[in-house]
Amino acid sequence: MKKKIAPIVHEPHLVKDAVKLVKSYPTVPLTIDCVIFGFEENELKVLLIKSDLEVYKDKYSLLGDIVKDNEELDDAAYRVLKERTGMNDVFLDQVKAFGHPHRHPGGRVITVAYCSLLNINHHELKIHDNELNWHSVSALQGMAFDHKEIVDASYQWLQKRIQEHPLGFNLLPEKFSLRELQNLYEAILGVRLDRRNFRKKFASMDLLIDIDEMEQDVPHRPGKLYKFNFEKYEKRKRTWIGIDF
Amino acid sequence: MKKKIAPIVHEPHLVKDAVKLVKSYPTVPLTIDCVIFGFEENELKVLLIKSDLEVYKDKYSLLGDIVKDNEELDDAAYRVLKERTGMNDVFLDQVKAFGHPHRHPGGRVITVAYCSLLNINHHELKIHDNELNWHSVSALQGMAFDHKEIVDASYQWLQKRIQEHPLGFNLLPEKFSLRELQNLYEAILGVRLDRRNFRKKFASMDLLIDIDEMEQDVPHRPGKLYKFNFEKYEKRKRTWIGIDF
DNA sequence: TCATTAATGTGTAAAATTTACACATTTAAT
DNA sequence: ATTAAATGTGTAAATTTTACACATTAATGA
Repeated sequence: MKKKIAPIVHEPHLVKDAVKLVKSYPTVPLTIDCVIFGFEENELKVLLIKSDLEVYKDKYSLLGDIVKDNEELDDAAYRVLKERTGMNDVFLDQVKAFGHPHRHPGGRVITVAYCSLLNINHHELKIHDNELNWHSVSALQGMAFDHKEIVDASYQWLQKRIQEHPLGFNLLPEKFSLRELQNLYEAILGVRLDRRNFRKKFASMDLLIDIDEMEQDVPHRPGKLYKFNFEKYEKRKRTWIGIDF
Repeated sequence: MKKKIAPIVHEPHLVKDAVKLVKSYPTVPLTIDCVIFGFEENELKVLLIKSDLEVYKDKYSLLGDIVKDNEELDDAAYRVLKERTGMNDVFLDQVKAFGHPHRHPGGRVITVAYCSLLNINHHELKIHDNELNWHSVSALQGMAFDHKEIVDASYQWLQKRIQEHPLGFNLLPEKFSLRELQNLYEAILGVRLDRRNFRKKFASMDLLIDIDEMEQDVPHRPGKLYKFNFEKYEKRKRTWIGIDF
């Protein structure tokens, strides 16, 4: 009968008390910041507020807040969005975490940036303090913290994303003309697009619902109005490849 | 002479002491987790370690650590990478922040996931405790925390990214054959690619340096070896459009 | 009401890109 | 010397993308 020889192993040191372990970790304040984009007068806009920090007096700031205990990051962003715009069912997606140790003058604060897209006309700004207002993305200046950097990153994120998924519809009213849609893409991508090719592209996607209505009160021949088929897109999302302009 | 009438304004309440403000914020433990990908035996692998938490006994965990005071998020990820693999100059990019309140059994811990790409043969695993080892991405199971979710998100991120930028080279040895390169892309994207078209695509990118050497010790006709022209790519990066397979 | 203005709506040909596909060649192994 | 297993290479067809012009429509204002 053969004797078993115990193999030499490093017996791993197992941590029994996970709670104690986590309590030993250093902690940092955590916030979210919403880069809320809107589209108005053929320009991409972002919703900003005057900073309430004296060191950033008269500088503009993103809408953000601390993440509460036991609150999901996404939920925190959604909460801020709703508090500020009163809107539900808004497009929201995480962009990036920003954690430079000195990004906040009050000490280290980590923030997770979210990109949100909404139709400017659909919402009513809930709080009119601190000059909550829309600003052209193309001419931002005087921003507090690293918020310019965050907006830039979010804008780039959007430019890329909008070429892969038809996110643009979130920025438009329910009913829109193809011209409005094209203006939107041109504004966001910063390019001019050929009208016929643009229409062809969207026609081939087959995600527009012809509602058989025309534009009203335009000083020229009115265009047809469409709705975006969100339902159909949701179904196809899993196999979606891209748009590309 | 007209009297100026003072407009009614909400005099904003300015916070003078930013430090005090931040001190009033709730704080959470913050970690980074590295999803370190490698390529071996025509498979995409990820570097994992056995969890040292008893509740996750025999489960696998990503390589992570707390973010130190005054440490950049990127630096923390890079530090872990270096500690574990001994490697410098490794591709590293942030993927996403994960913050589910119950993702860690010891209490709330936020983690920022990083994706790293390296050449398995170039590094030596520094710490051989806890079964630090490479695992096939296609057959992961038994993972601690939400690390499966993090790996999945990082893998999807990689699949997308590798079609836009030639990141794959980070996973290969300095000298490689076109067959190896194709195997890499096929493994990551999970598709079969046409050899001639694949070569044409890379030839047209003009980023491969023909070093005029042949494969050694292969049991068949040896292929030519190439280097990736990182320098040229870096220069072109700003205007880079995409690859697409 | 008529002319003007400023847009909408529409198709096709050329160019560019992507795809599909087969055979001679080279080396190692037997 | 033969076999096995891979490399290396070009072209034609299909698809996609691009460039481009004119008739139509409604509002406006003379």
